[in-house]
Amino acid sequence: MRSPTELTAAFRRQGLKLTPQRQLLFRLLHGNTVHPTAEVLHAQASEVMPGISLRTIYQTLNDLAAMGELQLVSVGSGPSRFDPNVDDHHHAVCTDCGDIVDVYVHNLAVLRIDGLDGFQPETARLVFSGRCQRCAAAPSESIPPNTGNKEQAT
Amino acid sequence: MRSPTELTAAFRRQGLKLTPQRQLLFRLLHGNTVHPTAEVLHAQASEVMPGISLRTIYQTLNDLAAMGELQLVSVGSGPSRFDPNVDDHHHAVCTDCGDIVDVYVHNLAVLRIDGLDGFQPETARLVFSGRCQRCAAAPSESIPPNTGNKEQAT
DNA sequence: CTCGTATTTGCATGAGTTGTTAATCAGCAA
DNA sequence: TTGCTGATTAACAACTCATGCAAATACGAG
Repeated sequence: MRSPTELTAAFRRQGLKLTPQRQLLFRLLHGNTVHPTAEVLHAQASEVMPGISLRTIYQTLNDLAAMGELQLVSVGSGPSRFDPNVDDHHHAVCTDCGDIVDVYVHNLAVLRIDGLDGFQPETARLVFSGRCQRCAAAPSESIPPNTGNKEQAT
Repeated sequence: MRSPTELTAAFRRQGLKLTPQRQLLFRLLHGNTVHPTAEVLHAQASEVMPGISLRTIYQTLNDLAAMGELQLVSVGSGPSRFDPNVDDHHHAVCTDCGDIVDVYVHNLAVLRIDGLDGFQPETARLVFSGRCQRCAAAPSESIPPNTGNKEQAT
């Protein structure tokens, strides 16, 4: 995702209006690596701008996704998560705490695949499951699940 | 997934009861390669056993999944789909008709991955998107989306 | 500043799935 | 075969996540 400033210009160029709600979301998302849910972003936005509607969060997230500034990440069940990193990358999901990290795969094309049988793949999404560094170190189950909230155990 | 007969024995061994509803689902699922949704299975089951509850379908599917006889396949949005193929395999989803086919990847371990940074992956799910053979041949958009229903265009 | 239009809000609705409970039924023993 | 007991079913409510809608509001061009 581009910077709040660049997005401001991009929105204007598209004839979209620049509301404080949108600008706040630009800031909350820029450089965000925790793959937050709409709910989490709403909670964070509400701290700064009480009364902001969850509906507006969804709307803006969808707008950004439609503009290619955001990637929707769905890992099994649970709410969609949003990734401002739109590089060609994949994800690893911690089965303990739910954290998602971006991973980069350099040689996907080398895979030997059977069963495509005429199917012409255009994109590939790879999701790893396992334990993140923090949870692998911890005894077990000691860290509650997480949906992209920024306040981590301190 | 094992055969209806084997599942019958397995269920009894676990102290689970053998109802006609379950046996019907065993039969509907065995060898099923279309990755049906619960709704689709309910529709098919209803033809044979009118009045069967969608709740029962979900319950039995979850039981089978918990026993490792069934794999839940979630490809982005939409309802969960169920795969009686529990081999180590992956999926390709047609962006036109929604069909899902099983694919086998032989050398996943050869991938060069960056960013794991302490994350210890245990499983990997790979989902290809593209057009299936039928849709790639067809003009375009001429085949309506499909969620695992068995009656295909003839 | 004023106006037109996009946007925000709040609520209702929708899809998909699970919780609850009374009635029913399979499995088992006598 | 009969009766017991606990699992299962069916029906309905509830729940989560997300979108549709209409009225009120606010952006931003002029």
